Amino acid sequence: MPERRSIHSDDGPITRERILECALGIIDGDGIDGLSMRRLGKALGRDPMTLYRHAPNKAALLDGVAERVLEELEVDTDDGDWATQLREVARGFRRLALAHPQVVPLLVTRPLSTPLGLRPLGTLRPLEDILTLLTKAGFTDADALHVYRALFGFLYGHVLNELQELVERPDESDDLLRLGLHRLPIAEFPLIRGLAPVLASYDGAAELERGVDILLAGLTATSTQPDSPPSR
Amino acid sequence: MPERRSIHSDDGPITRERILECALGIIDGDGIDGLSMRRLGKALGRDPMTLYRHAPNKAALLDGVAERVLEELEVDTDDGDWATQLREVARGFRRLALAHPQVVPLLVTRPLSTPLGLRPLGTLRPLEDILTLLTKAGFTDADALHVYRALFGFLYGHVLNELQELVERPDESDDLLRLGLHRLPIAEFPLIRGLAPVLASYDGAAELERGVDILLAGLTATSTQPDSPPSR
DNA sequence: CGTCGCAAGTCAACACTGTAGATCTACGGT
DNA sequence: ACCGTAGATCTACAGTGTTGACTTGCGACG
Repeated sequence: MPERRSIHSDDGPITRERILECALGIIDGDGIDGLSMRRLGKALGRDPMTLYRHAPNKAALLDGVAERVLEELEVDTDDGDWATQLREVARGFRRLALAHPQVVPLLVTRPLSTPLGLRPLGTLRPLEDILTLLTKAGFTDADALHVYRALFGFLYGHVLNELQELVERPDESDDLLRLGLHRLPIAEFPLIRGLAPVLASYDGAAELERGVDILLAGLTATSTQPDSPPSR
Repeated sequence: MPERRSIHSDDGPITRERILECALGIIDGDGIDGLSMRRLGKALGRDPMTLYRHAPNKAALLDGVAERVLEELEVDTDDGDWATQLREVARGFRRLALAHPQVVPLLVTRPLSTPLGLRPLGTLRPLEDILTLLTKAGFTDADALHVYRALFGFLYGHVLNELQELVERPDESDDLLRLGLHRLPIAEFPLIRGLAPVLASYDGAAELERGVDILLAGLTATSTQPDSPPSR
């Protein structure tokens, strides 16, 4: 009748989920560089080497974190209105990126070194879901793929753009100083400096909606596809 | 009368340019992880510590490499036809990404941790150039910024998409095997597996043109802007 | 001439990284 | 009571970025 099985604060064997959860926490807090195996082990109250029971190496762990985050993106494949459904996906993706900004580099970067078939399955779920959504709505397989590419191409770009809009000194009242733009030579970058107030008042949500508008408008205008009720 | 001033193969003091050139070479060859200060030093025939005379740390070096690559993107700010000029920029950016695929993560990722005003100046040149191009064509400052954002958002996304299309076994004839798609459970990912041939015949250039078409069409359709001769 | 400063390069050391390999521990089955 | 096994832990290695002290060569100035 052991009062306490060991010094470890928590119960039972470590699960892969707990590991990823914890890793996500560290990354959210201190960025990707803040995550080391030793630190992750310490945070879990276990020896760092334990981690290698649940993942072949650190890269796989990072893939796991990206997968975990992407799994929060839900697609309702039964909604017949594909346009608004895509809109919803766009909003969901943005929400997710803002919730875990430090993970975004992982999200957009990891697939660059992994062929499609070898990616974590959770990573491919959104693709498959959107394909079923669109084919159900009458798209060709190939057209559905093109739409997916257009949408996620735009989403990647938008999210990267929006996350770049960070400020140097959030408490400063003058826009020039707040963005650090005063360092730019006036002669070479007059326009950027002049845009300080506009840059300072960036509205990511509105920008996303505008982008989706353009995208959907462009899609319904260029290719042959099933018409849908004007969304929004 | 020293026959040879030192063992070093090349002449004179190391310049920042030579360092970046060499670093770019290593990254192009072996990826970002392949670049270490020690290796870079060895490749230059100097002690690794020499590098710190020309850059405060490794991150700055990486920024420098990204800047160097982005400087190859030229914008003709005197061309009155803004639409075709944007098209040209898009093509240039794609060309550049394909020439240095390993640098792309740097390109899209580094700005996430650096406020606009503190970025390497070369990085801001394309922005300023495009702003002058568009304002010359009659756009508002603010509208020009929006167009820039839309364009580069799309470009980032497209390039990331295209670079993801790498194959596992290039010599394999069967598309399923070549992409590694045979590993996907048929029950869960029927559509993706069915798309193997389409995925295998991805045409990045065409996809880019289509995207730019959509973008320009959307832009001329939604916002108030100076009309331009239908491009292409 | 001597000496000072400066810039470039070198060297050794520190704290830390990912991970291979061997070892230890606890538990269930025979 | 024994073994096998799965999990956890320990040790060690090669390699990382970076600090701070040290050497070397050169031009300027008194």
